[in-house]
Amino acid sequence: MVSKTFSDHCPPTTDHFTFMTVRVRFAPSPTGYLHIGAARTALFNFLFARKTGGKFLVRVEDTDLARSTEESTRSIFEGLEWLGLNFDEEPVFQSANATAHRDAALRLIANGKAYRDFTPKEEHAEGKVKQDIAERARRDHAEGIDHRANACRDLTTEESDRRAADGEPFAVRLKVPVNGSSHFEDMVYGEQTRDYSEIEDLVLLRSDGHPLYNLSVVCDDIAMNITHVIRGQDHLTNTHKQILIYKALETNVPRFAHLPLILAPNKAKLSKRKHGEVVSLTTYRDRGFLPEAFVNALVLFGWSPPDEHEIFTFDELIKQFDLEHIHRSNAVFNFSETDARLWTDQKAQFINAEYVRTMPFENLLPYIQSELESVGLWRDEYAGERRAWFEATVNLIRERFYTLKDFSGQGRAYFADDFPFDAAAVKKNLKKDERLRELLPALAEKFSSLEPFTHDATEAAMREFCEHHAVKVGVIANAARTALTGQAVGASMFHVFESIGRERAIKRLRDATSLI
RNA sequence: GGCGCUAUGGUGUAAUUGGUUAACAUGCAGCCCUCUCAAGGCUGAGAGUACGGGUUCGAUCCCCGUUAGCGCUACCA
Repeated sequence: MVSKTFSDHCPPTTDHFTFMTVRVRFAPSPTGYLHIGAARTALFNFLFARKTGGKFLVRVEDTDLARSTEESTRSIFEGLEWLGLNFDEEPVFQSANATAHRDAALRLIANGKAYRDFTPKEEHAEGKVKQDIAERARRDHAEGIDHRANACRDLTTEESDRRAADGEPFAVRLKVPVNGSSHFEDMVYGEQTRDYSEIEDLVLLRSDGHPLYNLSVVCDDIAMNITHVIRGQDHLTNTHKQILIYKALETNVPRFAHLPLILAPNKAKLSKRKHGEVVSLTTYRDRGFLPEAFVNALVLFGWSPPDEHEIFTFDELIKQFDLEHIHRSNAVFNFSETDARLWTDQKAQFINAEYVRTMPFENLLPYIQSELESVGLWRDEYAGERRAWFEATVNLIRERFYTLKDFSGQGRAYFADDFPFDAAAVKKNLKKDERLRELLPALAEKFSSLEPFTHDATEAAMREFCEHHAVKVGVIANAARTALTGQAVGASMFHVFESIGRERAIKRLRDATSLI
């Protein structure tokens, strides 16, 4: 009896896949940009593969012809590349396997595990599908109708074959056992049970011949030899249906690990329509996040390390990562749509800043280079004869930066002679004291003969200068900061002098008088 | 409506699986440092663990109920 084998299925801790090389996949559907939730799923799969010495694969689930776009596919691959999640084999495009999926469904009819359903397709109004389903379920329940009752299930083979041969359209449905229940051990959520009475005979093939999601996933996972399915928790209850298909196909069932979801601040599902660009991975790249930092931030949603360290390199992460410490409750991505400072999760911002200011210079250099290149400020000598200066300057300014964008924004005055003056800074530091009109050029004059032009030398010279003119060091330092960088805030002025250099410092001190 | 999953400061997460003044990070406030702003150091506010019942000498942890959120319930993925 088929139902008996189903009911008895309960995977032991060590199963068929335990001794095989781990093979996991990331299976996005290309219907938009790469969502941060999907990115995290990809990351967890990747980490698990690297951790276990297994393979990380990608399968593009492009079976929804209407919604899938090439542009989306491209952005998904770009996103994976940006994050550094390199896959091990050629990506699989699910649409290419439709024939195999259809054949599998037909095979199931042949051996009696599935049947043709000649009932005409139910049409659902656009956008009302969820409502329709809930309503139908409610109505059936109220009227005592068994939603599983389907006259076609018990059609004789002869009649079924005849009607099919006559050209009558049919969908293919899996025969779900009438009695018993489905069980599996989720690696995150633990023992899962679902009564077969809760599962309708699911459609494998549409009447137009197109295979449906559950069939396609299972077939492809079998074809790709997937050992562990790591995906969002929204598939937790679907898993029972998929296991039914595995059993019908008489293949081994992989292990499952479902991940908690990442929610919006109001605990609603994170969606582009409602939440905009915060959910798109490309936003983070475009706003100056370091992929290493974003990975670090992302991994903390739904997983936590055994110890309390939260900042780690990719290699440390691979070493530390495990399925055991994945959380079961959904996480909320904390941001505000009204406060620009809180445009995205604050902790993610902190982690990015932490990386910007502490990452080894050599690792950061390529990112800064491409940032400066994007605004036309990169010069090859920064990697050559002026490398020491460049490194010292970067180390000086990155201390108070949050993103890569700051190198071309706040940091512009270090790499360009044309830079904007912050109006508030000019008002506060330059216009405040009339004497600066004479003092700034005087300081420039003093600097012109100063040798060497270093942090210590400029400090000594300036302190002496201030004493001589009976003016507070702070007044001159702040005025100089605005004159040299256009800003009210920044690094210690003596370091700034040294970095900007004598020529540029003198010129900027003199030019600033026009602003006073 | 049915079924399933989840519930610890604002947010992300800990709590050796029943014994802690409920911990860490972020964010917030203050102080120190100081030429500004960060960083850093120090201090502080912020949860009695969704709510209500049990079990127990003792529950964040186990059980039941309620509530809320999420998911599934499709010839979507």
